[in-house]
Amino acid sequence: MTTRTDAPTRREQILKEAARLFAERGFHGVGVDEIGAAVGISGPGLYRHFPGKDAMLAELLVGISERLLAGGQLRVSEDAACQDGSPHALLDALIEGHIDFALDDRPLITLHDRELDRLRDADRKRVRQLQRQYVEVWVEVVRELYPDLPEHEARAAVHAVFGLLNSTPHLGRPDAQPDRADTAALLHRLARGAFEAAARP
Amino acid sequence: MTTRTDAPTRREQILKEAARLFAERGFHGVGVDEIGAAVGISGPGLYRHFPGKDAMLAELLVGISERLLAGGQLRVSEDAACQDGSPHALLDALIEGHIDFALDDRPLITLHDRELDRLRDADRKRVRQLQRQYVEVWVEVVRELYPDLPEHEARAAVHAVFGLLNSTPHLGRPDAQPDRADTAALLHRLARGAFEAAARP
DNA sequence: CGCCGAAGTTAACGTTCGCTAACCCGACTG
DNA sequence: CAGTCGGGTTAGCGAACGTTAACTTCGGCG
Repeated sequence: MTTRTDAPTRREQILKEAARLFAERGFHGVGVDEIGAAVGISGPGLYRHFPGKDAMLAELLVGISERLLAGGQLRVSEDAACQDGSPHALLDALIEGHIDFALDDRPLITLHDRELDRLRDADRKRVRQLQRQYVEVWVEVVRELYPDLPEHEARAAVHAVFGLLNSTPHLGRPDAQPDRADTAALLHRLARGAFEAAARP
Repeated sequence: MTTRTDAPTRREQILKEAARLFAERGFHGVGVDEIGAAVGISGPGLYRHFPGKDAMLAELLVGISERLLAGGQLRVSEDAACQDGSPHALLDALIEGHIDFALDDRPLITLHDRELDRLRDADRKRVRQLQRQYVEVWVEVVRELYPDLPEHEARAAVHAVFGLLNSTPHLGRPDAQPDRADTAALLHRLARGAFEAAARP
């Protein structure tokens, strides 16, 4: 785990605020003036950092998808390298990683499946391909763990569990939440239980 | 079950097409001219049926929420009236009903948690209250079935299972789907498995 | 010191959007 | 047969939006 200590660049500030605003009110529901105001500059000043509003959304969505996929692939390779690597532990690691992401980057999770269609064709294809690969990582692990589960059911179950894990934005404001660890543990149990039930006849 | 045989009114046509378009491209991403074109009339003709674009979204969201809640309450009362009513069977009935809704009205499911913030204050409060009541119906049944599950965990689990069941829009185009009954059965198993796992330590 | 480029500003343009106004037409109905 | 009214049309208004242009400010550097 690498931790940043230096201050965020202006670009990063803008991306963070844009993500929050897009998640709250939708891509078309937010004006560039609002995004600018959120970082203390005004409207057109954003164009010193991004070629346009679309580019902000594109960078956000591509970034999310890349990070999710990279995280998943990393855990798979770690499991393969470990001598006692088991599909059971690996699925737990995937679930844990996805939960971390869902709890830490709620606005991005929201955008991820909500504003995809607002992208230019090239970017949308890119994001969709990354998402597909990420799903495939999960499907392979699930099928190794539950060999009797047909592939299309495994894929549907993975999508459904993503919906389950990504439900965190609906869980009330993050400050009023009981405890992050408790929430994570509950979500983990729910996801595991769902997969187990999928494999049962 | 009451089935309609008469032709849909123009109002209903408009609502159906508006739901589809809002779900595809977002509330702000669809113009009134497009909605009109989708039902064969042009733009401002819509104002003979609705006072404004907002009103269409409001009627859609309030309608969904009311139907979901009414369906849930109906199943609870049916279970109470039945002599062999059990919380086990009741939870299954709730799950089944929600799955029917998710599979039959995909665009509405999408709108339901995506465009809520685009409503006028009064309508948004109304929808939120209905949603809260619907969640509460589920929470009560879940807690009766799993008395050891703390209330806040039951509520979080219900939200998460909603996310799971509402994942159907991500399951590829409906025509390419294997079989509706199979999908429903799988989703049902996943939801049951999640609740069971929530109750396990 | 003089210059330059990064990072802002305000003004303004062209487009799009929701909505209203004014008009039209055809089906009932007294 | 005239009147009315539901349901549609087109034209156009005012506001908001994304973007560009022109100008300013300022820190770093030869």
